[in-house]
Amino acid sequence: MSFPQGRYGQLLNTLRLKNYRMTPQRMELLRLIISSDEHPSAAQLYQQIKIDFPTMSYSTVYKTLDLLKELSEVFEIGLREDNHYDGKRPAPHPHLICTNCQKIMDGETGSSISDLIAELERASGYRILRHQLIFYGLCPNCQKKLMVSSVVTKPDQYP
Amino acid sequence: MSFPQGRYGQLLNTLRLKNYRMTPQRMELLRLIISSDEHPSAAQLYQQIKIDFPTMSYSTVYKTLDLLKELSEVFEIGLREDNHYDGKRPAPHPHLICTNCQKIMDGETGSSISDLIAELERASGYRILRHQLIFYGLCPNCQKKLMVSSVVTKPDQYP
DNA sequence: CTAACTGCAAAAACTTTGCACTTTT
DNA sequence: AAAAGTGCAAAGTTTTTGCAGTTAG
Repeated sequence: MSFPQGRYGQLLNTLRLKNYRMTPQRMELLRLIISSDEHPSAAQLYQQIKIDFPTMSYSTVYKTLDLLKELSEVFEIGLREDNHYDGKRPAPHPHLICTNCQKIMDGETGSSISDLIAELERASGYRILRHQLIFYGLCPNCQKKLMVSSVVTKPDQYP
Repeated sequence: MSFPQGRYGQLLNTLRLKNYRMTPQRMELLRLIISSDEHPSAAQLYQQIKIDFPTMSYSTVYKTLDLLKELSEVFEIGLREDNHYDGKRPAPHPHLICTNCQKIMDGETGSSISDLIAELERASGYRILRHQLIFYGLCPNCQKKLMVSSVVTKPDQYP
């Protein structure tokens, strides 16, 4: 038995230990979701995997995502409009979404998040266990672009 | 022409000035959404309004909510599972959601939010314009309850 | 009176489910 | 061989849309 390095190898081991089967479709989804900075949506995963596995179905995409969510190996960025998934960092962290190009970026925070959580807990009496923080704005690229012209992008389509 | 006090009266005035019509259904939705601490969902609004206006339809609920969102008089708490609406405070602020009883509470924050936003902007280069912050945990009530027994609540049904 | 609003029914968008078939172990 | 996973098609859930009829201003 091997002990591969990197998140992909670790994840394979975890799944193997729990007796999940390593089908090609599943491995491809794993590979994509943990190696992509793009925070792909279900549709994007489906379309990407379909290139190499033409029989891939939405059922399998969603079932695999559910599995990974349950194992806390994937985090769902739950936008009403369009869900996206983050397989890189299982721990909750903020996401920045560009309202112009839809790019999703991971946010880096130091202590200000724990400060904020402590403040909220103190004021409300809630015991906070996890969070979903989404910040909307303009990415550096679009800030530049928008100084010149009004660029509008259209959202993806469901096939 | 009158200048009523309170958020309800102000909102009526705003709408009147923009030549929106004050239908009974619309006024009832307005009244509910700005006077309720419950952060109601579309379904909850629909059911509540249906009591006094039996012809009320989902179309009207959603059309009215869209109108209010556009005017920034209502904020959408966008959970994939179940959207809720906050008509009390138009400015973005954090929401605390109890994972046991689903109660949604407004979060109070001082400077830590601007600290957090400044930190994120600095690290990412994004220009942050608005945000949606959702914190999941246990409300004070459920913390007490759960010391005694395991209480489970079932989610609402769509009619 | 007429522009705006309502409400029905149908469509749309995304996700979930049931089940027969296939594949992994 | 058995258990698990796949994928089709159908159903589910919430939101959106088109349009004929109704109503506020």
